[in-house]
Amino acid sequence: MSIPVARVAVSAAAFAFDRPYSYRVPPEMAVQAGSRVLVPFGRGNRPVEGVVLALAEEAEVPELKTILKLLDAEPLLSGELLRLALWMRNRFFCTVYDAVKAILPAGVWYRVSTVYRLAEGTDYAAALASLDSQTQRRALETVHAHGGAAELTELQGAFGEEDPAPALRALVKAGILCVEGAEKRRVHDRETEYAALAVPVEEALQEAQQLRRRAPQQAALLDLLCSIGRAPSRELCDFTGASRQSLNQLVKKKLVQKDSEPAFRRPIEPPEEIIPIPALTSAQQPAYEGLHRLLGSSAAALLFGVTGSGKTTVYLHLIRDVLEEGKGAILLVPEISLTPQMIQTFSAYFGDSVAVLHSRLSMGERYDEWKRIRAGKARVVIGTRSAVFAPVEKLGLLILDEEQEETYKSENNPRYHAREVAKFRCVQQNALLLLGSATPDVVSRYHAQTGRYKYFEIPGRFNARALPAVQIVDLKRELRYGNQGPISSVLQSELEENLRRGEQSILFINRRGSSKLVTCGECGYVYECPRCSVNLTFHQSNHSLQCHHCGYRRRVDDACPNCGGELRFVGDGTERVEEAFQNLFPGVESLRMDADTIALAGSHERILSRFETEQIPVLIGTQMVTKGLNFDSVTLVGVLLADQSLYAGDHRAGERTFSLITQVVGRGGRGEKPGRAVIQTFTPENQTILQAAKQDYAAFYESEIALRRLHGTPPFSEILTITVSGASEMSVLRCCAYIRDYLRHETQGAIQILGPAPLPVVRVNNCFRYRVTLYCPDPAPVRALVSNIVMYCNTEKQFRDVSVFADSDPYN
DNA sequence: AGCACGCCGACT
DNA sequence: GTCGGCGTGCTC
Repeated sequence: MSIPVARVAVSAAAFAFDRPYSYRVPPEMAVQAGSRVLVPFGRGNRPVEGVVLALAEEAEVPELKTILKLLDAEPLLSGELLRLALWMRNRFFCTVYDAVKAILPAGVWYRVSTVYRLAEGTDYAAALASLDSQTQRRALETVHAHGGAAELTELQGAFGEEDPAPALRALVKAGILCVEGAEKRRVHDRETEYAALAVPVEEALQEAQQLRRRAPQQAALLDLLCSIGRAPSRELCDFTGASRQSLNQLVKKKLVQKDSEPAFRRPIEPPEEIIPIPALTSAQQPAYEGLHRLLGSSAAALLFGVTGSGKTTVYLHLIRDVLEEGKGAILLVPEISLTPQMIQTFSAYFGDSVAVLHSRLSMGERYDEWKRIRAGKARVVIGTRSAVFAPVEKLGLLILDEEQEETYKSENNPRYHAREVAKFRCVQQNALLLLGSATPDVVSRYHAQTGRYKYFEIPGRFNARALPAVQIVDLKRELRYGNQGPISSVLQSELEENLRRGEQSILFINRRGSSKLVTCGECGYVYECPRCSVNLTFHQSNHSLQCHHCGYRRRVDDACPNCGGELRFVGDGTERVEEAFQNLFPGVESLRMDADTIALAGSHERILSRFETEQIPVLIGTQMVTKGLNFDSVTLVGVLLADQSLYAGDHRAGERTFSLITQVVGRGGRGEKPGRAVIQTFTPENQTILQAAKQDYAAFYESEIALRRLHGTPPFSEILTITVSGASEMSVLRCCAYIRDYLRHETQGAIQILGPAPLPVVRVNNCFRYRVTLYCPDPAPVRALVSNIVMYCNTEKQFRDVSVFADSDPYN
């Protein structure tokens, strides 16, 4: 005898036991694949969220449990996105639910809690009297005090230190209480209330006449409704000055009827007017035409074009084409804060059909943009990494702008790369995947060369300007001449020149962030994090010492805790450079962009706009200054330390250095005046730096791909890592060794296996982290092995004090 | 992860 | 003789 069952992926499953679980579907429940359900899970049958993967007929078995509740009347996930979640599990070593959580916006999630309720037919007084156990009576009393049903958290609160769970279990067993799952939505659907006349206009006008004396507000409302028909209640009241009560009176009199429509919280202002998209230049035309021919064919293409060559214009034309076909498009950008103008222009071109998705939106805005996309109201999606999951039903085009950017890789579970997800979706939906860049990922460029991707380029610079004049400064020589400061003599004289001409300059520090250490001037003591293997950094904003890895925070002592000596505050980035600048150019105004000043200004856009409007001579900053900056008057860019060795130990070192320097150098001289750049380095003969100075991507690619071939790094292999962490360094290393030996044995030396090696920061939050790295020329079979070993190590009791996860092509 | 079941030591 | 400690194994 077979019965209808649902195959469910549950939220409570860890990777080691993540598989579809079968649940009986209650007869009257309209369960569909892609809907979420509440199911009992585990020995304790605690209610957990699950998503229905498929419906099936299965043999009746006694162990089968039944779905408790259907959470979504309409499926939240389409078949395509459901398949994506399943694929992500294998590809990125996460649970199906981890994938589903990434795919859906946070606003749809429920807070699931366990509720204990007085069982049907239980007489409270009699039940209480029948109990001997003190704790059970207390639990029962608490449930009663909460109106006959209490959440587990409420009971735990009432019990304080003591655990109410055993008593509750006993009460359930005795049939006095029953357990239920309760769920609360984090974000609610918003609606706008509308009012309209419920009677013919003539009748309403007559009524208005009669009401004019006694109820002028109601009369005014009726008059307005007679002339405009249906309108949002709120606007009616605002416009006439009438109160809600007046409107309700009219509803009561059956003169007016109300209804409501879904409303959307919008993160962007709707555009004032739609403007036509700019025409293609003759340089852009061929690339556009080639790409246009690929639409509808599930191809992947790389579009190469230097900054300012007008890739965006090509995107716009392709998106328009896709919209005309009745399909939708997704445009991914590395960081939303760098592209506010881009969003503005897109919404000016495409109006309301533009939706924006990124992490800075409120949960409600994000959810509502997601709903607009799902309903087909918005068919152009612009967003960061997670927007790759936007529920565009008929996807025609998916663009990754600046596809080499690291922000496209998630470093948290699920550890996906937006490019890989995009590939999968495009194949599923016959959509064109377009990777755009001025400095493409070497792997992408290689695929373009071998024909796996189609290749297009936009020749030349948009405004046909000459490249900035670049000088490379040897810092070793500078040192020999006694200059230890961050600003070389060449850069100094160039700065002087710019100040004299009244033009702006940027000093760029090749680092991610910048921080300030606190150290003792006498004994050299440095504050360290007690839980991580890093130094604490000083934060001006709250005058405290903080750990960047675990968030540990403490105040600064008045004197060195070790020797009582005087403490010194050593800025190791922007601050030190600013100091040096101030010494060289006393009294000249400069603007610093780092964590501290951004916190002070509120956002980094504010600093940039100050730089522009107040024409401050010099901007000093890290990575952040390199992007989204388009200032015509910046004619000098200084790269203070361009050495590739800053990223040593990683096959991406060259790529990062090239991309960064190219971007920085490309900043200068985009306006009327020509630009100059000064690159300071200890390795002036380094090929990557020389190639970046010349903005010569082709040359960089040729030498880089030769190096990759030699080392067998991507694209000649795929890198998989297995990271082990735990409080005991011994156990972590033992587990790593086991994994390495297992994989060596299983692959019979077919792949290169490295490690265990410590992560750049080996200890975080008292956990040691080591990893084993695999270079896989043919990754598919290895993935299965990796998946296996991760599951094994997470279940095997000899490894119970460590946790293990795998990552495909990690960025750090 | 989270929960129940089970097998040992300290208590009424 | 029972309550509860944590070690062990399973999750439809």
